[in-house]
Amino acid sequence: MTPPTTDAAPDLRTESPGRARILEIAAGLFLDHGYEAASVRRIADAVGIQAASLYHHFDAKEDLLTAILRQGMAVMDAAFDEAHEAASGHDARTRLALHVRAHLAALYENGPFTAVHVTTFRTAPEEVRAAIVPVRDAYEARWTDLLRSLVDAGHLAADTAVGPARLLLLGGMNATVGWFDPSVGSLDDLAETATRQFWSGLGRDPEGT
Amino acid sequence: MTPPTTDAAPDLRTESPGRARILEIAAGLFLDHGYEAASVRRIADAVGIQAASLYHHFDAKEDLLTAILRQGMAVMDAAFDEAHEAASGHDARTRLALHVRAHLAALYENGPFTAVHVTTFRTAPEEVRAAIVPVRDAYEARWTDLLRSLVDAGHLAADTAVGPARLLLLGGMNATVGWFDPSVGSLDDLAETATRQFWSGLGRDPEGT
DNA sequence: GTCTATACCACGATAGAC
DNA sequence: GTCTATCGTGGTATAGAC
Repeated sequence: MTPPTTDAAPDLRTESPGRARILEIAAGLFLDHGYEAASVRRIADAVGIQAASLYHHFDAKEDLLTAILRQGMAVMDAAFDEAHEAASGHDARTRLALHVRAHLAALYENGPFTAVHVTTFRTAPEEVRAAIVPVRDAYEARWTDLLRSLVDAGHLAADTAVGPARLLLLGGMNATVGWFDPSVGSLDDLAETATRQFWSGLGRDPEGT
Repeated sequence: MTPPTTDAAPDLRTESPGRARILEIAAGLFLDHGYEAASVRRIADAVGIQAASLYHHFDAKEDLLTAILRQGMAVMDAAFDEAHEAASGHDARTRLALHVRAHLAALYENGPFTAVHVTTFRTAPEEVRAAIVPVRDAYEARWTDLLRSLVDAGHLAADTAVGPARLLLLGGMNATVGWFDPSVGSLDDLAETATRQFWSGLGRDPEGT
C-alpha cells in the first residue's frame, strides 16, 4: 500500500530498476496463473533471486499487486489522454475509433500491467480492491463522459443508455485479452472491427427492420 | 450433469442432494474469491460440514471445479437449444436477439455455475482446463455457426469477420458478470441493449460517414 | 540488495471411529 | 455421511549475516 499525499505517490523508495523488473515479471505471472496461484517463491524464482529478497522491495505480496494494478491504470489513463489530443479536429466516428484503438493498444503494448487488471481485479484481496476502485472508477467515468458528449452532440443515438453501452464496449475490448494475440493479429484491424461493431452494427437485414 | 451416454462418465456416486448443494455453494465462493482463494475448509464451512466430509463427495478440489464448469456449460447449451427452437419462424434480428437473451439469462438465472465459468476458466489448473476446453469450444462453435449462417443469408454484413465479431459479442455479454445485477436491472433491457449495439450500432453521425 | 535459515500457519488430503 | 485428529507440503513473511 502507499502512504501519504493524495493520489499515486509512487513510493518514496526510489524507482530502482530492480523494482520495475520485479513488477513486470510478477504481473506476467499474475496474468497467467492468477494472484493466489502465483506464489512469492515462484515470482522470486522467475526474477532470479530468493523469495526473501523480494521483501526488500515490497512489504507484502498484496503491495505487489496494488502497485501493478496502479501502474496498469496509469497506462490506461495516459492512453486516453493521448487519444484525446489526437482526436481533436476529427469527425465523431474517428474520435471514438482513436479511443478504442488507444484502449486496446494499452492492453497489449505496455507489458502485462493493464491486462492483469482486467483478469485479476474481480477476485483481488479486499484491501487491494479498495485501493484501486477509485482509480478504476475515474477511468470509466472518462469513457462515460466521452460517450455522453457524443450523444449530446447527436453523434450517437439519442436514446442510448450510456452506462450499459460503455460497459458492453469496454467489456468486449477487455475480453479480447483472453484470445487476441498481437503477434498474430493486427491491432489496427481489431480496433476497426470493434469500432465498426459499436458504431454501425453488423445487421444488414434485407427483410427490413 | 446428466448421466451415462457418451461423454464424461459423471461419477457413479448417485446424485445425492448433498452433492448439488455443495456444488452450488462452492461455485459461489469460486465466483467471489477465485479458485485458489476459496479453500476447501472455507467451502466446507459455508456448507456447514467439516472439510474432511467434502472428500466423501469429491476426490479432490479440482474435481469440484471441473464439475461446476461442466454444469455451467450444460446450462449454456440448454439455453442455446431453447433459443434455437423459439427462434424458428422469426426474422433474423429477432433470432439473434433470442440467443443473446438466452445467453444472458443462462449467466444469471441458473446459480453461479455459468458465471464462474466466465471468471475462473482462464486461471483454472491445467487439468481442469484441459477437461473443459472441448465443451467450451463446442459451445463457441455453435455461435460461430449461427453468425455464419446469418452472414450467408445476407442478414449480417458480407465482410463480417465472424470470429472476432462473435468474440466481441460474447466477451461483452460475459463481461456483464462484473457489474450487472439482475435484481436491480432488467435482463430484457440488457439483452435488447446488447442486441441493438451489435445489430444496428449506436452511431448516428449527422455529418455523414 | 541479496543471501541462508527458519518461524509459523493454512493448505489439500487421508485414516479410522461412529 | 459426518466426525476428530493428523500428516506432509508449500504458503507468506522475518531475522540477521554478508
